[in-house]
Amino acid sequence: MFSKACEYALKIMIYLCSVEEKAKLAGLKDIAGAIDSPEAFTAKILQQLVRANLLDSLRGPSGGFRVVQRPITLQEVVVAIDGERLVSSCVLGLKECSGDHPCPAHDKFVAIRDHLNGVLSTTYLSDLKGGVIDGNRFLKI
Amino acid sequence: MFSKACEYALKIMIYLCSVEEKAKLAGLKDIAGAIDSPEAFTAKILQQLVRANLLDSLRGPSGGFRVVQRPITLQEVVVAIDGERLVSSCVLGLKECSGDHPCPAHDKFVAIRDHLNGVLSTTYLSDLKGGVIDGNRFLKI
DNA sequence: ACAATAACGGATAAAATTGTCCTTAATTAT
DNA sequence: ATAATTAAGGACAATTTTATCCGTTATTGT
Repeated sequence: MFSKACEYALKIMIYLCSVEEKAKLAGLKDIAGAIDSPEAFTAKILQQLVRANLLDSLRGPSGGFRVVQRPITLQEVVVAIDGERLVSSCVLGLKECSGDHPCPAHDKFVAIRDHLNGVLSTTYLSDLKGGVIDGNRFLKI
Repeated sequence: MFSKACEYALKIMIYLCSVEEKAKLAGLKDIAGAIDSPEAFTAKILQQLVRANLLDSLRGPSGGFRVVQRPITLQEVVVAIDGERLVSSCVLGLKECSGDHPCPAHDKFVAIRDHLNGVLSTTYLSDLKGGVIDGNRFLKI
């Protein structure tokens, strides 16, 4: 469904949301530790999220990353990393597929895509952080 | 959502279902032409589908491929090429995620996965071939 | 039997994704 | 000021996925 990079990105964002109340900033090592991801690769994804204006970063001692101060949907994260494909392309990869000019599978999957887009666009990171803070939801293993 | 190979596989299966009534067997070139896919790569996917017992093949002149004589669901095709991942793994890639031990995104995505599995497991190739035969559904471009 | 045809299967190549390493730039605390 | 810290960014490496090539095997029609 999502690329590995996107899975990491979602975990990063959920994690940063869940800790932003406790500490000001989280560093790369904290983050990679919290979500059990390879540090160097995680750094690249963090860069993408900063460029996409989903995270703020600060360098130097006591630097790190922080979620920008506005509500962020899962869709924004997914699109920032994986692009529009999952959210809008034909499941058979046909460029010209549409309601007017549908591929054989179109009708069957349009409902699934709408369902997926609905969840992605109406679920905010703040909706998911709760369980992590309480400790009954997890981000690794 | 699906890998490229899986997209091709679905198109192959739908195509073969839509022509099986007209001709006995379709050859690699016919198939690759019908779905606009690279021939050599398509051959590899056809092999996988034969090994998965979704297709029968015959060599020699007038040889080719044919869908086995039983109803086949989209799920069988997807699992044959992409494995169980899409159908059963956690969207965040967490091995231990389950209803009892859910990741933060679990609840939001379990419904989508069920929806997807429902469509995949209850949609048969025969449900999709109609439009292609009539010519108002397409498999390339 | 023989030549032509078409799938099979192994090896290889190209591209994309995932992952690592190392230097630089910015910031902080001493 | 200086040293320590941390993100930024470029280059590179490994792996996976996608794609190609070519010789082999089975089958058919002549």
